[in-house]
Amino acid sequence: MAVGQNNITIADVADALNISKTTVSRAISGKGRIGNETRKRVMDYIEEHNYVPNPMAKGLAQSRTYNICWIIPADSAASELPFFQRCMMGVADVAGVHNYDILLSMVYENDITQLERIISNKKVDGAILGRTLINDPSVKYLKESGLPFVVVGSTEMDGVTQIDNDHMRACKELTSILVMKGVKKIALIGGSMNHVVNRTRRDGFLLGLKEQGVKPDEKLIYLNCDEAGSTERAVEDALRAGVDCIVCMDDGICSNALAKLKKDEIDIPSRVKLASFYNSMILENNQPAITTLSYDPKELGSASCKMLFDMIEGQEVANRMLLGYEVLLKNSTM
Amino acid sequence: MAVGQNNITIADVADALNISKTTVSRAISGKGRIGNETRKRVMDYIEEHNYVPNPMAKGLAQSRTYNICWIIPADSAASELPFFQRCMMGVADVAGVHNYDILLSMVYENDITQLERIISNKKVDGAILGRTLINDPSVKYLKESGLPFVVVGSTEMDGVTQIDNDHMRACKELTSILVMKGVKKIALIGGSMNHVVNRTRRDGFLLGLKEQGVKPDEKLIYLNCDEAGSTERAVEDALRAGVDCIVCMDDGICSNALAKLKKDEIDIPSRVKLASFYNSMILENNQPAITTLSYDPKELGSASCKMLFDMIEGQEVANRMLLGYEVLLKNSTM
DNA sequence: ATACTTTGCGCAAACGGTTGTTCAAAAAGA
DNA sequence: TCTTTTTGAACAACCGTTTGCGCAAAGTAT
Repeated sequence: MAVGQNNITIADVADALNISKTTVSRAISGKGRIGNETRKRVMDYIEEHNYVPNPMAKGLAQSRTYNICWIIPADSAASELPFFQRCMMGVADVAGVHNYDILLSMVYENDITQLERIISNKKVDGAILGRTLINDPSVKYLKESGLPFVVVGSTEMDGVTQIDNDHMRACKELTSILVMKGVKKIALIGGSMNHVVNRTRRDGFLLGLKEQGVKPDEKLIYLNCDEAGSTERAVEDALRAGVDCIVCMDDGICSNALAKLKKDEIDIPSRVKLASFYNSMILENNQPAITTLSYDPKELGSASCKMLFDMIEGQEVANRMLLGYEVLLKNSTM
Repeated sequence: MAVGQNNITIADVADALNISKTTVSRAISGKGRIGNETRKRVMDYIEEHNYVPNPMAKGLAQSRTYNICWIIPADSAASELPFFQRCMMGVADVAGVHNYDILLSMVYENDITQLERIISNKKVDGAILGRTLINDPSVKYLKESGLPFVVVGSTEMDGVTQIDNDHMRACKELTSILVMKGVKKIALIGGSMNHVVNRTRRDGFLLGLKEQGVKPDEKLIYLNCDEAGSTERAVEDALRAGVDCIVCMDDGICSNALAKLKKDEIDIPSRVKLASFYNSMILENNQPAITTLSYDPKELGSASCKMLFDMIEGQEVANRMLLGYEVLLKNSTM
């Protein structure tokens, strides 16, 4: 018989073994008192006839769904970077161990209706938010919902369990290193300030300068470069101002900067050095190799998921957790 | 009160309005006979008190989950390409319209336990398989399960609803164009022959040659180049054999080929022309711009999801559907 | 031998919806 | 006016689990 149409229920098992549904249920769950021999009979039977409990009935009885919600941005820019997919793999691994499945929710920056439906429908026992915005409507909604959840990234809202790589420190360190290497005039090109991570990276950059006693030049900090062409304009402007180093906040921006530099035949690193705060495959094969920070999104995903399960099971969890990073110094800043 | 803890049930609604649960249920579902005025009272009440039916109870009663399964490869190479994320966005859009949610399943090439759990647990009403392998265990399992499903890609197993871009034709056309442009000796570098799409692309390539009356040189067809370094070796070998054009099956391979060519300072297109059978952001900013085929994964996702819903609702669907493509001729083959 | 505790199991009521059947009242037809 | 049909709504069973409570049988202590 087709596996998916296998409609044997707990009552069938009970009847076949001449015992009650209660006993079968207890044999499976391990809760309540039950004799060893009986348990074995039950287990053998369900193994052989591969009975699997109906999750709806189970969920209804226990008010549990055995699903968690993985929330990611629906805007297409986000879907170009492998970050969320890598991160999701970590989430999936851990969820699988707990016999949980992942329900997907795609949210737009100003439209979280899909998330609302999932939550108000009680289709999940907890949620992981893959990216945070300033004043994030998803975070607000999740908080009000009372559901256990953790955010990957940071948020200004308190009482929210957070996990992230230590972007602040990473960016500070890389910036600091660049200055120590002798860079004199440094520009930063960054993405939307509506994304918390971008603010953190900017702050890390500023801290790095401060650490080295360099006064930041506001004019050389180009933010919100998410529209087509804005990165190219920033590069042009920075070069005109005479910078000898450009730092990009992520690989999307870095890729655009690189294209502009190549087009104008500006040599890296002799004319200008180039570094990025995040690495993905986009830049992997570039000549020269690009100095960059490196993170492990999969680890981030699995760690966040572990925290979530701790919360679901009612344990105390740290309200903020920071993971490491690596600084990869390559030819682009030699 | 917190939204997620809103525990008002159909019985509460019924009591408040002094009617039966049956009537409330019918007012909401629209099934069965019910007076206009009563329906309005019910709708107003549930709107105001935002009652939302418990999906588990609903599912249990109707044997429906209001979830579909989106199955993607768990291997990390796949997660680097934005294809699956883009495709998933299309799926999510359509699913949302139907008030369905997406349950994620990540399968390894030889381990589909996670999928098995989801299906045997009856957690979904249907499934979409994002990629097919030769002799795909997921396809086999899905077929046996009796669950409605569609595969994105092709499969040799019959009786399976399939949808894909017309890779065969696309690759044939691009190859044909290249030959018409005067290319004399052409190499193909491709990925794993365990992936159906790669076989299709190879076949399209061969058809293109045939169309132009060119006899293919087996030695210049490098397949299964998925290990590190294999693409580079293929490039080297092809150049030594004197090719004047290299075609890559996807952007991952093309990116590697490009790196190798740059490293060896081989000029494109004067010494060798370069083209790819799939475009992603990886190559977007390259100088020179790369000739490539272009598809719309999001459209593929939404179309596949529409087919699935037709199947779930018991309608007849075509058992094979092919979507279009675009040929983007750029400087790398001028 | 008696009283008390433990063990193993079943009964029946949830959990929150849907749906086939029944039934009175209202509407339509004769 | 009387019969037939239509309409609106309720009853109760059901979907497949879990779980609090009760109870007899077996085990232990006195």
